Amino acid sequence: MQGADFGDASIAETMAVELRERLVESEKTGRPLRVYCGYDPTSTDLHLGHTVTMRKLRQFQELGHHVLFVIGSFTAMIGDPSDKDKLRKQLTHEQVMENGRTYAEQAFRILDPEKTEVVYNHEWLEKITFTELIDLASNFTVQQFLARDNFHKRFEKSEPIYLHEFFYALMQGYDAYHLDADVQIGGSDQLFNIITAARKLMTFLGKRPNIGIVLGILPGTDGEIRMSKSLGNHIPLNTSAEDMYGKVMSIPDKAMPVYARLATEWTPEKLHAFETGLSSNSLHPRDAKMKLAFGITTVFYGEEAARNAQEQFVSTFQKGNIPDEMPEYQVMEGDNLIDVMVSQKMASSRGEARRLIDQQGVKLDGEAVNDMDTELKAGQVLQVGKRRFLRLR
RNA sequence: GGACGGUUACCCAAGUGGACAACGGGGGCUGACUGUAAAUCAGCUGGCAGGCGCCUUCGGAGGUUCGAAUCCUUCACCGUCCA
Repeated sequence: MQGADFGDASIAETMAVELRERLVESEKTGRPLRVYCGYDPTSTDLHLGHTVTMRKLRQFQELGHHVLFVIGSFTAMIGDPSDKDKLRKQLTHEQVMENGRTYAEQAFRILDPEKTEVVYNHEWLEKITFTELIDLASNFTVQQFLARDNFHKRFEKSEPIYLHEFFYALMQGYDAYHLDADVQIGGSDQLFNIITAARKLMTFLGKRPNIGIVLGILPGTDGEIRMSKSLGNHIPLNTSAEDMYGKVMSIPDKAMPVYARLATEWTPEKLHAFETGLSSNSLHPRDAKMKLAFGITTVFYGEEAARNAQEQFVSTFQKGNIPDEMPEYQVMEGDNLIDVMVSQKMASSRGEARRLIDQQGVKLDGEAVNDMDTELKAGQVLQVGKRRFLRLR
């Protein structure tokens, strides 16, 4: 179980034993396991962080098991307890459904559509009555919830913990019950929901508890905080191979091992070689990161595109050449530099455009621009900062 | 329901009538150095304009004042304690 992170050896052991048993049973009876992972469709884009669990799902698919891709159409509207952003606006059902649709679409770049059942949890969760809810809730004590690290810290700091946050875990547990899940996959922040809440609820409701596979959390491009679109440290799936390669190259060195473990499809041997290479300094960190970027890009775009992305990268950033492909802009009569920078989103305001020029951050054909009124000519390449390029036609 | 404290820019946070577009830190951006890494150094970080100017912004709405983030009224939200 590469990348698994239970944070507790005894849980890991229990889960490993149970999983083995159930796999054996599945083999004997010919009944594929039902493997569940849920995603809350709070935005339109999936990113690399989401793919950690998806690739685990795919491994199960490859072994012939049945994957349940759960769109948290109900839970997303309630809000994730780990998200402290109070200002997050409530999503409408329509938004959630639309986001969910694009999630599923992007997920099929990893999962086999034939072997994936996409389900929406509002279909059963919104029907639960207050009576049922109380019945479910009576299985848990407040202390159990407060023992959870996430709540414990907030309690200690006197930060608010809302009642509905407790229900989030119950909802997730109910999903597992409703779907007859054999296995549930999630990030380590889901440990409580998967292991404590879901197992207890399933037992209470007369089903066999699901087995949890808890994976590590992929940090964002800052190397510190979990990857998330709202933090702007994400590597989106809907992007080019070049961009993905480049973004991986921008992560801090220290994040390389986690990325290798969670985002590549390397064999354990290759992974081990990578890690020892890094720790023994026999592998140059830059070369290591290039391998990593290549490996990750390959997962989504294939080897050929990854190789091209790598060549582009070397040419542009290591040799300082101008990339082959970039957005283009048709120069019009009377266009001035600042207007074009703003209209082409290379600067967020005219003031910023001026600032960038002042700071020697704007180049035309590789030459820093000093005059705000520099004339633009077709055929030139406009560069802002290190990585924003625009070809003028 | 009561008492007290709080709400400042992307985040934390200073400011308690004029020199405040608002100290400081974080983050972000640009440049130098590099490996699109880290660390370090320098600059920038509301908008428009670009030689001292204008406009919008300190929870919302009103008010006092020549002048308010700062004072008053009121509303909303948050926190701590009491019931």
